[in-house]
Amino acid sequence: MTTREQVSAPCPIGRAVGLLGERWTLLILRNANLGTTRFDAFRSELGIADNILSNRLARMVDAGLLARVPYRDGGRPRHEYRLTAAGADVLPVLHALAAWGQEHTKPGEPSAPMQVIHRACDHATAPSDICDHCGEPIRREDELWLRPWRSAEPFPLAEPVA
Amino acid sequence: MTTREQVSAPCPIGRAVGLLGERWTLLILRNANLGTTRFDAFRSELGIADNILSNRLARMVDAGLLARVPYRDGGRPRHEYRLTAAGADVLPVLHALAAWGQEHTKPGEPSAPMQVIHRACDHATAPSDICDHCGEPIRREDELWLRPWRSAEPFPLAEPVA
DNA sequence: CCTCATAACTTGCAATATGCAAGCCCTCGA
DNA sequence: TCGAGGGCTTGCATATTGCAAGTTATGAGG
Repeated sequence: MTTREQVSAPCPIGRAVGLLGERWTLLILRNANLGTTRFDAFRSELGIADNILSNRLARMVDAGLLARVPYRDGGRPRHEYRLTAAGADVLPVLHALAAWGQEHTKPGEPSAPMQVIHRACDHATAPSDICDHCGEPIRREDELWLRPWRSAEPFPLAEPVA
Repeated sequence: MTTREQVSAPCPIGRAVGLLGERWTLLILRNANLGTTRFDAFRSELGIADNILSNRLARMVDAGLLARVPYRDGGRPRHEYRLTAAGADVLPVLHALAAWGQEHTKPGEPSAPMQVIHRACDHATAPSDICDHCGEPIRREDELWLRPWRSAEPFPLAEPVA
C-alpha cells in the first residue's frame, strides 16, 4: 500500500496521513502558513529539490491544500501558491507537532523556544490552539509565531484564500 | 537532506516531522495507542512489510517512542513494543490529524465518524484534547476511541510504560 | 531588436527507501 | 523428535528522492 492509497482508508487519521504524511508536505504547509507563497522561496527555505517541490505543490493543489493563483510581479505574470481553508486548517496539527517537538526533542544548536503570541491578550504561550495565559481559543488572526532562531520579531500567519 | 537529518533542525515542527514523519511511523503510533504491542499484530493490522516494520520499530525504540519489553507468553519468552511517555504524548497530534481528516477527507466506503468518549462526563466528542461536551481537557485514562468501522465498542487507550 | 536575468519548471540519471517472498532461529507443546 | 508459530533477516524488484542540467516565457536594459 502506498501512502496515497491511504487517502480512502476508513480511519480519518489514516486518510490525513495519506495526504499530509508524504515527505515535505507538512514542512511546505508550515512555511505556507508563515506566508511563503512562491516556488523559489519554498525551495530556498526548505532546501528541497526542484522536481520534488514541483511534484508536491502540484499534488497539494490537487488535494485542495494550496491554490495556484496567478498574479503580476512588476508587469510579469507569475503565480503563487496560497493556502486554502483546508491548508489553513492544518494549523492544529502544526501546533501539536511543535509542542511535541519542543517537549521531546532537542535542537542541534541550543536556541530559545518557539512561542505563539496571542494578540487578544498580548501574551506568549506554548504552541497550541488555546492560549495558556488567558485560556481562550486562539483565533488565527490573533496568532503570531515567535521563532527566535529566525528572527526576533513575531510573524503573523498567512490568510487563506477564499 | 533526509528526513532523519531534520531531527536537529532549530524548528520543533521540523524535528517532530524528522522523527514522526517517516512513512508508517504515525500509523504504528496510532495502533500502539489503541493497544497493539506485538510485531505480527502491527503487521496484520497495517499491512506493512516485515522488513520495514522491523526497521521502523527499531528506530522508534531508538527514538524513545516505544520500549521493547520482554514478557512470557505461556512460558515462551517474547517481547512486545509498549508506548513510552514520548509515544503516548503523540496523542494530540493524532487528535489533530483525526479532526482534520474528518473535516477535509472522505472515506472510500461511507461509515459513521470516529468519536472520542470522555468518561469523565460520559459524552462523545470529536477527536480533540478537549471535550466538546463539558469543555474540560480529556485525561488519557478517561479517553475511549469509538471507531465504528472496526467495532461498535469504544476502545480504551493503552497505558504507557513507566 | 538583441541580450540577459529570473521564475518556474522538466528531464535524465544516480542513490535511497519500500515492498514482496523466502528463509532462519528459537522455544514450546505434542 | 517434530511441527508450529513469533519475530526477524536476506535478496531482489519497484518506487521515491536527490542532484544537475536544460527549457520556456517574460520583461528590463542597451
